[in-house]
Parts: sequence; C-alpha cells; structure tokens
Amino acid sequence: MGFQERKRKILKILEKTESMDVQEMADELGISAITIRRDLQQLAAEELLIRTHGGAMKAPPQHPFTAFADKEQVASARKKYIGKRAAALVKPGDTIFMDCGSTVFTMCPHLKNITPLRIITNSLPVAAAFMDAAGIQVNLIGGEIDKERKAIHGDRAIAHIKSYHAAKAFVGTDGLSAKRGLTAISEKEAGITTAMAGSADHIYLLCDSSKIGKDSYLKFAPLSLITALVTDQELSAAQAATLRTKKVNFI
Amino acid sequence: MGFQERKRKILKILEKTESMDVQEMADELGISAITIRRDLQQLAAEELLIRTHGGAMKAPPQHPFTAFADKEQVASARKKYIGKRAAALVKPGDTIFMDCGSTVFTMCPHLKNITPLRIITNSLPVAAAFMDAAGIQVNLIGGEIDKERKAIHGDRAIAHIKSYHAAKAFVGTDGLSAKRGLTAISEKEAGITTAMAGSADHIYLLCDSSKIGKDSYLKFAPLSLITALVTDQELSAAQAATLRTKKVNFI
DNA sequence: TCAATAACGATCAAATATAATCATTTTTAT
DNA sequence: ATAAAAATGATTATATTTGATCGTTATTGA
Repeated sequence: MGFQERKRKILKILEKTESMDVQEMADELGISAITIRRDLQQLAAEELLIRTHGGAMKAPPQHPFTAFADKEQVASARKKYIGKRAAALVKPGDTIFMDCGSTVFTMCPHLKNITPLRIITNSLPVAAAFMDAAGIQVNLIGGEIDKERKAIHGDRAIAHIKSYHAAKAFVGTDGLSAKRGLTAISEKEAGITTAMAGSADHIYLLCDSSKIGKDSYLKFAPLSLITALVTDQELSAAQAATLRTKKVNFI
Repeated sequence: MGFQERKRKILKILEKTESMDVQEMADELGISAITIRRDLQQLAAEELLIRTHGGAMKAPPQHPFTAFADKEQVASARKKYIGKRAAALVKPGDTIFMDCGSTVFTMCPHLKNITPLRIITNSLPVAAAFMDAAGIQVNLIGGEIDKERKAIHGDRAIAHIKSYHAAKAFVGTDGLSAKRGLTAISEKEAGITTAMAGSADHIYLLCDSSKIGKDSYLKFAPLSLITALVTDQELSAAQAATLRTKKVNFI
C-alpha cells in the first residue's frame, strides 16, 4: 500500500472520527508510526487535515462550494427529514425555484432521480450538487456573488427571477411565528424569497421546528404567502395549533 | 493484446478493486511490468486513474467545479505561462471579463493578490477559484448551466454581459489564423466571447501556440477584434510574422 | 516549576519502484 | 517485400519510499 492509498484511507477515517492519534492509525493501517507522521505532515501541508501532537484532526471545510455540501453531510436529522419530505413534492417535468438556505439544500440528494427537472436557483452549492445529474437542467441566477452565503443576491438577481415562472418554489426563512409571519436576518435573502414566491404557483416553506415561534429582525412576508409549511415532527402540538388558526397547511 | 485493450481492462479492474499494484496487473494481463508502467503513465496523464508508487488507484470522483481546477493543476507549461502573462495586464481596481476557457482559467491563481478587483465571468470554475479571495468581487453571469463546460451560455447570459462594461476582457478561442481570424467549436462560446469583446475597451485573446494557424469550424470574429494576443514562446517566427502583417499585437 | 513521558525532526540504510537506454519484436506504409 | 515506425521487453542506474536510531522539543502531571 503506497502513500496515495494511505492518504485516502487516512482522510476517510478522519471523515468519520473527527480525530485520531498516530499510533491508532499505524495499527489500523498496519504501518509504522513514523510513516504515518510523514503522511500527516504532507496532508497537513495540503490543508486536508490539521496536525495535532500525537495525531490529526479533520480539516475545517474550505473548498469553494462543496464546502457547503460537506457541512450539510452532518446536517441535523431534522433538516434531512425536511429535505426528504420537500423533495417528495417534486414531480418529473417540474420547474422549481430553490433558494440558498441550508435547509433547502438538503433536498438536493433526493432530487437527483426526479428527471427531467428544471431548477432555478441563486445558490452555488445547489448548482454544484447537480453538476453531475443528467436530466436536471440548472438555471443559475446571475449577479454579484455573496461569498459568505455562497449565493447570488441583489437587484439583478431579483429581476432575473421575475423573468421566470415555476410551478413550485422551495424557500427557507430564519424565523416564523403566527404573530409576525416570516422574518429574516438579511434583506438580501428576504428579497430573493419574495421574488421567488411572486413567480411561483405554490410556495413551500422549509423550516425546522427550532425556528418556529421565533422571530428574526426583518419581517418580510405574511404567513398567507406560503402554500404549505414543510417541517419536522418535533413541532409541538400547541405551536401547530396556533399556526393552524392562521390557515397554515402542513406537510 | 494492444494498448487500447489493456487500457480498458486496467480501468475495469480498478473499477472493482480501487487500487492494484504493477506486478499484480502484469500477472493478471500476462504482460511485463514495464509495459504496465507505461500504460499507467498514459492513463494517469489522461487522468483516468491515479498513479502511485508501485501501482495505481481509481481516480477520485471529481468535485463539481473544482474538478476543472484540479485538472488545470497539470495544465501544460505553455498555458501556465500564458496565464501569468495575462494576469500581469490586470491592475488593482480593474473590472475585467473572463470567459470560460481553460486557458483563461490559468490566470486565476495569479489574480488573487491583485485587489480590489471586479470580475465578471460565465465560468463556474473561475467563480469557485475566488470564493476565498477577499477583495475580489465576482459577478457571475446568469442563465442555463452548461454542465459540460461548467459555464453559462445563451441569450440571457449575453444580455447580462451587455449590461456591463469593463476595461479589459480576457477570452479564449479554439482556433486562430491570419486567414480566417478567430474560430470556435461552438456558437455558445463564440456568442459569449463576442459579447464580452463588445462591452470591453481592451480585448486580450489568450491562445497557446498549438492553436495558432489552426481553424475550427465556426468563424466568428476577425483578428481586428482583439487588442492583443497573449501566447507562449513556442510560436514560430513565421507564424508571428504572418500575424503581424494583420496588425496583431503580441504580449 | 520540574521531571517524566511521549512525540517530533533529522539523518541514515535497506528495499523497492521507476526512468533511461538499448535490443527485439510486431505492425504499418510504400 | 522491404524499410520505417511503433510497441514491447530486458538491463542498469537513479529516485522514492520506508523504517530505525538518536537527539531535541513539546506535553503532562505532580
């Protein structure tokens, strides 16, 4: 087993275990500790992991767009569940909007087999997720890239969205309550969400239960905007009831 | 059994086993180890597998956009040279267009320290390359993603480009000759190139010497379109002279 | 703080793989 | 049919990888 092969195995191990010490690795791979050290040194130089005394730690996500994707591999079970449920609403032949939230992103793996499909998105990770998906056409919204969110926002993006129409829009929010409706942290995201909602027939809001009942600072849309709320099973009965009085549909 | 046949078998074996050493392969295919090495060398050059000491490994699944980036790490010395020279034309504060060719992409690493900088591009790998570059604002052209080229083409993209203006445009081409001017393989790319050229003051064509004197099938622009040609040092004196008669400037 | 322990880096030697060169065979073109 | 070109195999010199030793440095616990 050469270096390349070990390198891959080491990174694979770290993917799962977060961290590991030299001797453990040496035993695991049946190779001397000093060689493992050399390997770790090289890998650390490539910034594929972080060297510690006596071992190594998983590197923080860093790659351009896939970083986001990797991060979401450890998305909470709640988000994953929502992603799956939301994806079930999509049918072959649909045209859909997807915004740039991490919850919406969890739909991606579940969408890959729904073909043909046309996705209009401002999210670079979403676009990246479908680069290898035959039968899925991605329309990326243009404009200035917001590196923080790995997405595109702004007036141009909104104009771009408005020139399209889709059957369904899948959007996220930072907060949702019966009293204040939908709230966001940033006007940028709120603008995109509103635009997508305006150009779609059905608007599905993906929102895990931890955000329900909480308000962020910018109130940008009423509950009546959305066709249905896709959330997880940990939503309390009381909260569900309150929202139902506002005629919110649940998935 | 010829090379093509072995090549297929080697890749087939690696599909299953992930990795294998030279001697094993030699035994398996009944051929000498040195020939296997030569085969592996070629396959590695095509990036169909990864060469290791003593064997080979299956090529890793290529990441969405960075795949392109990785590939270019082994870009020919010629292309790298061109990328460096072209990047030297960019000054802090500039707004530039960059198209989606692999030659243009080689400019990226050299641009990271030229800040502030504003880049308008239809290339996803270019956008990805600057995700971590503070001080560089990327404007991504919107529209349908062409997965093959990892770029965005089409009427919407062209309209997007036309709404901007930049001091400099860096574009590529598939062929260039004194007789036929600039030629391309695809109308998609030609449209983008033309649009960028139309919205920029100075148009720099990046083109390695192997493409000079050759024509692709679509003739899309005259040599007079470009401000200067950025190429490598392997360009023959005769070719240079011919182009100079057409008033082409060299960098 | 200090000593004990463990990890680290540098250097060396052995094993192995590779590149380079040349000879042989096979294929291709004329 | 013959020469030229390409592919293959063998041999040798070079380069790489690996593991061991030893002196140095960092961490841990009293």
